Amino acid sequence: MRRMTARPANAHQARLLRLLRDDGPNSRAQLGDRVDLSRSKLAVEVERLLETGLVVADGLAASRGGRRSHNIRLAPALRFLGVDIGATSIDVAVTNAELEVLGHINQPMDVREGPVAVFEQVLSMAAKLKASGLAEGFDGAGIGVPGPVRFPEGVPVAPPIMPGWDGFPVREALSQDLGCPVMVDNDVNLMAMGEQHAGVARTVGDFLCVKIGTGIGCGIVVGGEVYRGTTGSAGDIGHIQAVPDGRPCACGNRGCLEAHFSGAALARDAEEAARQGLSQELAARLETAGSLSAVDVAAAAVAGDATALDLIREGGNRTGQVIAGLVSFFNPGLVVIGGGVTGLGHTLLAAIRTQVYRQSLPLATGNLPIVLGELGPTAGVIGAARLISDHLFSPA
Amino acid sequence: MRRMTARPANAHQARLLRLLRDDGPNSRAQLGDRVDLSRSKLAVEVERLLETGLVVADGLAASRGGRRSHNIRLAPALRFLGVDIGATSIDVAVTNAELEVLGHINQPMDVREGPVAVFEQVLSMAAKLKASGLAEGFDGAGIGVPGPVRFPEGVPVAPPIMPGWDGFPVREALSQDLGCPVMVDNDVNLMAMGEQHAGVARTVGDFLCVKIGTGIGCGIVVGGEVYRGTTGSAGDIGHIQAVPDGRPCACGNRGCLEAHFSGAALARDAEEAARQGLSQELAARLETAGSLSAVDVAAAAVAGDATALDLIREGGNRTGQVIAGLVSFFNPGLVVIGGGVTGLGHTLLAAIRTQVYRQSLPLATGNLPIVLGELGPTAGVIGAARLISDHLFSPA
DNA sequence: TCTACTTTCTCCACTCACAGGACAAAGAGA
DNA sequence: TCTCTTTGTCCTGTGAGTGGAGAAAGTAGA
Repeated sequence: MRRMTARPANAHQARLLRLLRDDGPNSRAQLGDRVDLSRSKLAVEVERLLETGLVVADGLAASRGGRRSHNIRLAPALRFLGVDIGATSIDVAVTNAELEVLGHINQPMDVREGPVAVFEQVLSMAAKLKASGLAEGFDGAGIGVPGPVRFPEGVPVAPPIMPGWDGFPVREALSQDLGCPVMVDNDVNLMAMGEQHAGVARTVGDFLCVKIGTGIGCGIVVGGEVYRGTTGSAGDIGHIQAVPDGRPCACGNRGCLEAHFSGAALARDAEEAARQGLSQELAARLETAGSLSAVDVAAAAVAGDATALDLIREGGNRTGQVIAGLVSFFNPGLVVIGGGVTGLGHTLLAAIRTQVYRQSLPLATGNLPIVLGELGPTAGVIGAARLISDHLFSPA
Repeated sequence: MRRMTARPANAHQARLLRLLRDDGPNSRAQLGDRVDLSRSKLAVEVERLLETGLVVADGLAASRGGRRSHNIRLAPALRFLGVDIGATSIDVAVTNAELEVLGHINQPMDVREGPVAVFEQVLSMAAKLKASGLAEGFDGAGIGVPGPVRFPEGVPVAPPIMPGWDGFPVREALSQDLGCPVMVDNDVNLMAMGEQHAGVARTVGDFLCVKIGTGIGCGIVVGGEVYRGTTGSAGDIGHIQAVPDGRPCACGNRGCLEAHFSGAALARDAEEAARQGLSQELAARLETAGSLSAVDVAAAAVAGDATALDLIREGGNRTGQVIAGLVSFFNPGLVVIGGGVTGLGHTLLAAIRTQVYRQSLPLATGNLPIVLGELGPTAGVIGAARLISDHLFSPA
């Protein structure tokens, strides 16, 4: 099957495509109410979109007291690929043009294996999704990588946890292999876009999205748009100093937030506590599994283990202190907490909230919700699909 | 004389007005090169602007090898009033339409006297500038106040250092008294706009402007636009925790940056050092003046006083640590340091730079200039004039 | 079943913004 | 005086877009 070749010819068409993506199928009349165009002009643009095949008119909607309207929807055969490359695993999903996830698979993988090995696996995962009949091909793909990206070119730059990726032309290479347009961004930014599109941040213009996984990062959304900074490293909060003269960090400094709290730090602390005999619960899990992860700590906490709860609380306090500073500075309308350690749940959230509400000024926190992400691991892949669809649904 | 009544009728006219403001007088041909309009269309819009009196054609420019061009410039009688209300003094300036400062006066005043007393003084200062023949009236005024502002309404909200100002309708009241349009903003944002318009930040899209005066604040510019946050308190970095369990702050917390370094904190520390006999230099000044200010510390530092230098260095270190965090988070293209303590000069700047370059990641700091503001006390008033001109030079 | 009223969609004529070229005005240089 | 350049003006063609008339297709009540 031939994939999407056309692009919207003007801003009106782009606007209509995004409207159909975000609000689903609609009649011409309803579209007209939203885009501030005369019905005649709108009809012309819809007609052109129908000609290109980007949208289809399928059937009539129920009458609302008059002539029944034609349902206009995005071409049902359109498929986007959303790829979220984490430090230790890969998520790949197919979506339709409305960014609904049709299929989603996750496989363990260490980014440090390098781009070649990683993309080999990504391609095989994409092939698996195709083979299952969810897609005959992809019209575009969004890729998230766990490090800073030179966004326009889609190339990782100086990624600390991704040796071997520096300067690798991700966008170009994948675009060739997949045979479709590709956009690349930081995984944290994609999580923010995902929560904005389909999660807790749907109605908020300015918000922060803190992702605590193997590392810690923060997606920044200003006026509905992801802010990436001058060199693409905005939101890199893992190396903000959280503890003066604290633990040594891989970056060469001491006391970085990431050194004191993150998936990796938590696992290490838990193992140490287990070895020191501070927690039978954790010790038992260490015995069984040979090593511990954030998931084990979460399970121990649910079981009521005091040491696990303490570790989570302390980490939450550290994180909360840093977030409190960011809240004072940025004055967001919402703070979303997500990433692998979301499993730590309410204990973590409570610690963060306590610190932020105590340390930031009332004017900034008065009406500030601090919540867990709603989408879990699908936030990243939905954000990835949204990234490429934003690109494709913009004037050529 | 009748003041400016007309406003640009469309986006083209607004664009042209801003171009004439920022780049000075220009011929039609040169304007045409910059605005991507055909010469015919441009001629029409210029003609309309001439009719409204917003711009004038005065004389012919020198030939560049062909027919001489008409000089198009903003109406020379246009006058903007820039007002910068600080914690302890007021700056008022008149500018022409190109935002060149024609007259500038400064008078001491304590904001805590309340809005009525303050604006009485502002009006008398404005009258003095008028009386000196610099203006026959004002076409617009920009006002900066040292606290958060609900921007669209021009009303201060919950200002910590301005009791009595909460909810006072600054914009409305001054607009009546001055008989011209008024816009109100945080003084820090205006400083950022000033440095952006005529200072060190002319070519930078994303930057931070840290103002260290009686308090500490930070102007945030994203894509050339001031970012104000959800409730208008963005950039309020004075109450970020700089020292765990540090000094008590007026806000009720401990260890706030502002409690450890700001004009007020520095003066207090210097007085204490003088009383403890740690510095003869400072003691002598305290003896003479009865109290110390940041200016005294600066003078002592210039004289080589070790205690004064230590105070500045330590304050710079604290500030630098906080800025380092903001740099990691925001990844700006430039950091401007300004405000009253700019007099502390290179010692302060060196301490801040050391901390930032040491603590932030190379990708964010690699190409990051950290510099002192170029405009000193005029940054605020120029920013204020720019605020109102941006408002007036936008489609009605 | 007929009539009155809605809603949706299409068609057409008119307006307006704008581009682009022809041309006039005004100067420089040979 | 002639040619070339630059600036500014005028005029016409084109395409975008509006707004209204009216056809198409429905509901609800008599």
